[in-house]
Amino acid sequence: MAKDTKTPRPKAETPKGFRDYFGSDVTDRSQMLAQIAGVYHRYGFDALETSAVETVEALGKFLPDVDRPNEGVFAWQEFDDKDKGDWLALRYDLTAPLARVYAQHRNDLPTPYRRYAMGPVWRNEKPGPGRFRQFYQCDADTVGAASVAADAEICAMLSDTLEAVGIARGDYVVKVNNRKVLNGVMEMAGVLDPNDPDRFKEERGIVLRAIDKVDRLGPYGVAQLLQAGRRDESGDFTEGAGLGREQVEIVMGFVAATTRVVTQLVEDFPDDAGDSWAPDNLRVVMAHPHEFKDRMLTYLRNIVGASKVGQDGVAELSEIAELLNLQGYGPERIRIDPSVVRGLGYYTGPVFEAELTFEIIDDKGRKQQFGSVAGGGRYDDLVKRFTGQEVPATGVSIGVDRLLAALRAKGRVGGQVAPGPVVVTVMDRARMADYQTMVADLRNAGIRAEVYLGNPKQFGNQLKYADKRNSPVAVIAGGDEFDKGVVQIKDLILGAEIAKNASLDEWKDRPSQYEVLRDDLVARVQAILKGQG
RNA sequence: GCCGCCUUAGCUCAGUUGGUUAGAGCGCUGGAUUGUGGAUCCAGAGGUCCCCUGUUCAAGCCAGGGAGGCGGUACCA
Repeated sequence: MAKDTKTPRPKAETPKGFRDYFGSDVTDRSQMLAQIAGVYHRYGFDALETSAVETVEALGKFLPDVDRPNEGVFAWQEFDDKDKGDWLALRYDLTAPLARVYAQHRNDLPTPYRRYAMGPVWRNEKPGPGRFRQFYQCDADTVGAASVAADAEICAMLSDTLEAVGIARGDYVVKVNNRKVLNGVMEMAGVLDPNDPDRFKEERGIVLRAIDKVDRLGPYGVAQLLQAGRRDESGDFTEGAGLGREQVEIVMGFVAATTRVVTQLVEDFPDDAGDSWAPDNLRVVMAHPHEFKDRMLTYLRNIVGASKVGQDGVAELSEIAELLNLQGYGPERIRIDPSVVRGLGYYTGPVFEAELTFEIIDDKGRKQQFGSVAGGGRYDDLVKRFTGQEVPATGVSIGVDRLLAALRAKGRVGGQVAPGPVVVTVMDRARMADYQTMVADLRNAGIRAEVYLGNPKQFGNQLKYADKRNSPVAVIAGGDEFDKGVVQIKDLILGAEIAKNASLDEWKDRPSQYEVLRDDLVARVQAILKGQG
């Protein structure tokens, strides 16, 4: 009965996990990227832009299962031709492409090679709150430098970068740790056998992930994960590592490192401690940076005990801390934090993470922490895949979208709506050329301006349009004005201001509108713009 | 992946015990008006009531299944 002649319309929507960026989303971001690139460049890093698409082998992924959504990456086969085509994929980070580029051009590139890169990366994962399938990263890496001086430099640069984009000192901290220290702890806890590295791999993963969660779950939650497992409020159960009592004690001693060292300091220097005994009471740390560092290193040395790799790690950590301290980067900017873990099968030495420490109130009135906005570390095995030779490398990656969101929340970026163009309205279609000349004059004077290009019959709509564009000024000229060689200039910002307190009639009197000579148009508009700040 | 809530116009949402042609506000387009933006009036366009199956004379509403969204949680190079 009902006629099915209707064809379903396409749905106008962004694909899941993707976003559209409007106006200031784009300009704010490119401004921030320019600030970051400025610091990277000043530190001697060269710009590098690589292709968005890589071969799957170069990215280090196995052939994706065709039936399943490609194991986290957007991948496809180039030709359908009897499985002959290469598998390609969108890059999922900027480090794997760097390894490829360095391996490919190593004869021409200087060693060490220092480069920075920025751009979108893609991950084919289920999107969640604040997690998208396309997002921006901004990386700097040093390839071919084994010295921990390279790691220390990255940490210092990360600190400088955050301040350069507008994160105040004290509103962030760069936390430094070392994977070798973690491995030392694993050895002591009996979940890492130096003679059989693959043994206990499963348990190690659980333990490392548990340590990483101490900020959120607290020591008790971590202890649960080390033993049988943990059931969260939503009813989900997470399998634990099944460690015995002694093992748990060793790991928990490590997890509690910061708390214990700080507590010690508070006991020894009560006058410099804050009111609170909380583990994040950092006043005493700031007052005694060297004590903090030395005691932390001693504490870690004791925990890793006889483990060779563990002692190596502590030594590296000590060296980095020393280098940074001598350059004046104290614990208010960069400090040792043993709970930093980062990616599991990736980093081989120093690891670091930049965390924002200020709280914001979200739209539901809850306190929220921004958490980690950048991370990095040493990955000495990445280039080896291509060349067979060990090439040490270290670097950092900034999560651009998150950092930008943080700056917005802080009011350091955005805030006010971007100003729109001056709108020249159209009274008389036949005089379009005159209107366009006015616009050209304004543009030549460096003023953003445009002629209204919609239906000019409804004059009110033209001003509504100017309003929606957040235009500072509208220019109005009809037959009367042209006869007299004048134009009307309407200060829209002032008009809106007046409208707040004035009655409709007062406002309709147009106190914000002036008649000026056509020849003075540019000068008068300039004056208004200047007055509006 | 697991747990909970949700899904009706571009947006925010009404929709009676299951009963004709599914509504409102905002927005959009046009007009009483070819000279004035917040806040005049009138009209118009815009719908797979998330999808499928079932119950019923009759389903936006009831039942079963599925999908999508949101919030937690897990994983994350």
